[in-house]
Amino acid sequence: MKRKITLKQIAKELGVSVSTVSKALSNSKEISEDTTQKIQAFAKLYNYKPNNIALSLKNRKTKTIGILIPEIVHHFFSTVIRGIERVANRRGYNVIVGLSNESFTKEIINMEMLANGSIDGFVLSISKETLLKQDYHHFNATINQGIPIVMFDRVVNEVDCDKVIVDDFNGAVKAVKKLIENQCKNIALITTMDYVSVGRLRTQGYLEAIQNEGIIADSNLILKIDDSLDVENHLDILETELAHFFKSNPNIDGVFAVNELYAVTAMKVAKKLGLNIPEDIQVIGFTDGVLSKHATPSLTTVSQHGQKIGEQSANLLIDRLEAEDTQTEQYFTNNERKRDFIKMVIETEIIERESTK
Amino acid sequence: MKRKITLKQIAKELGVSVSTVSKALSNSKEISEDTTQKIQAFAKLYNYKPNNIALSLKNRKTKTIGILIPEIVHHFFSTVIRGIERVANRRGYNVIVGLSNESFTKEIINMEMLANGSIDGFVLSISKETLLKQDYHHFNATINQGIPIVMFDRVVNEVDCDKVIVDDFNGAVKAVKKLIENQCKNIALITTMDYVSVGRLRTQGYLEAIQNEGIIADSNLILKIDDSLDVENHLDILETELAHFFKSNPNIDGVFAVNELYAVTAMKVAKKLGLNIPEDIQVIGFTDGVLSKHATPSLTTVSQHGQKIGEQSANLLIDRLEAEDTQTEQYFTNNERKRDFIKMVIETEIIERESTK
DNA sequence: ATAATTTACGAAATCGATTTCGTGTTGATA
DNA sequence: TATCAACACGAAATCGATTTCGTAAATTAT
Repeated sequence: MKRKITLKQIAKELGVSVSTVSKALSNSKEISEDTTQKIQAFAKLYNYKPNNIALSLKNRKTKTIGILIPEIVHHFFSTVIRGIERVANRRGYNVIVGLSNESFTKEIINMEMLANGSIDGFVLSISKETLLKQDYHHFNATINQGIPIVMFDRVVNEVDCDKVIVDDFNGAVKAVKKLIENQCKNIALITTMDYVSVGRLRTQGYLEAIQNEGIIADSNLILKIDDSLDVENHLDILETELAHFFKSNPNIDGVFAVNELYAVTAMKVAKKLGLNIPEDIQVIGFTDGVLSKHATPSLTTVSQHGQKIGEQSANLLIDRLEAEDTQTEQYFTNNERKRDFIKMVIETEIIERESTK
Repeated sequence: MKRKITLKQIAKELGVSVSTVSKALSNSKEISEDTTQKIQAFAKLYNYKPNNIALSLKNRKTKTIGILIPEIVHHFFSTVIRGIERVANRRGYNVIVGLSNESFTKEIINMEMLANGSIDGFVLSISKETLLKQDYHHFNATINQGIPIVMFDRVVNEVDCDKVIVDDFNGAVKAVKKLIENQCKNIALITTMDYVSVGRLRTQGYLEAIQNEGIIADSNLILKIDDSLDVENHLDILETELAHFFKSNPNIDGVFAVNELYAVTAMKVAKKLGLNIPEDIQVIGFTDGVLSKHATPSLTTVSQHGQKIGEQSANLLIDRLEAEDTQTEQYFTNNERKRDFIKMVIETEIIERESTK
């Protein structure tokens, strides 16, 4: 087993100083042609690569960005990660991921763990528990330490940072409008409790679209699911609630669900009740994941473009990181040249499939 | 904006030396009670946390493990990551992830990027292209540099390292046996091309189970899909092939598919052809993902326990990393105390749902 | 031939920690 | 009172790089 070779070892082998080796390898013209050649040849032979940790320490930057998300086994989040990784890699960065598991405490622990030098900045989406508690001090503390944050999807006004969100409101409006155009008269909404902002926005979009058509929203047509329990493991509860919902509202001819699981499950339940999709009930979901694509019938859905969200987030973060580089400490402290915080909105798109006419 | 405080700054503020501060913070009894108290109070006040990068450089270990996988938008892989992250976190490690995107080159680039000091070891699954080329020099090179690797799922005998695999062969046998017990007489296999070992093993399991029952395998009942093209985007091709397959083999009454997408799509196509599931055709898939759980009918499948695979992989890696610590360099070079490489097999489990009787 | 520049390199500081070793002061012992 | 150990702390090396500055030797200019 041969450990990686260091500058010092090269220097000793070749009988020169460490500084000479370093300069030769960076093609400094301070070093003679001869010496440079010799050193570079030797370095290539032994496959020398500078130690990243040493570089990080010296440069006071790690060239890695921290991703902090509530959950990784989730189509939307993994597409976002893919987007982040893509531009990060292209721009010479690595990504290190932490999972909060929707827990406030784990979110804090993860942030503190990474904020001690391991990363240059964060791309994150807030955990449900944090949103509930409305305690955002850890984000502000991190930013105050000079570590920039980009929030995506689940964002919050109380923190000053770049944000990338999907246009949940208009996505919902578009979806409901589509149902109305398709002659639905009684459109149901299947949503979550309100504390996660995205759910709230989608609900508002639904209401807006309904009211725009002069229809008065019927609260009986709104089903709120308590997603504080892990829904994946309470499928039967969900199905029971849905069955009850459909039975007590036999007039429903359209369904807008705030995520694809609710939409697909609604279709499943409706079919069991003898309803045909899209003939009797048309369904539109939110989030274009595997389920939407492969359900029977396949689901018309509002695509959030997760990968694009990830790409934009990473670009915003890296732009800011590299802007800081070029700024002198002077500019920096009085915020002169710092670009203002951006809230970037990624437009949604309706992917039409078999669950609508 | 206040940068994180360093030992040096604490030392200056308190009029002591850096070494004193360091020792006081680690409760060295070399330092008097008074001084220790004062320093610790000050450190707490300013929320001092040692800089990870500096520690990594000093200790020559980063306490982070590199994950290298072909694709992240994939249920199986994300459950594995979740498992890795879980034990990594518990044991004080971070994870940094790289995506090979099934590309040989990206795999190498990623490895080299991380192997220069950023990580202590790898947990990885080999890309398809690498498996095709059968070029594994980068893995061996990394291991030779003293960076241990744990491979999972897509592993290869040519590399000496710990491995965690699912029992693909027996999983397939179990599935097919189940179909046979359920009175299926003509069981079809829907599989991929053979170069990814897991596909091959599942195919072999199918053949084994069939032959054990004295049935002679009918090659007409085996459909091989070319998955070199991204299947997600060629759903229609897949469906056409499946429709043709079912039509030319009307005797099929059972289907075993090597992944859940094929299984679900097979169900979809069969239903379109007027066949009922499970009455006319029973279906079992491999990989217990969202699709299996939420398809209609829900899919009976062979669960691979991705999270467990991740947990075991991480444990194997960290065990080895920490074993190296305690060993003297002497032992180390002649391999005396090093534990042999382990190939750990995670048993599969059949999750029965609606697609079988 | 002397002064002024280049040229080509090395020494040392630095990034932020830990750790070994050395040393001045105090108190106990002979 | 001389000796010695214990105590409390600091200086310096180290991890692996980069970079500034200093300086002999070689070259050019005067």
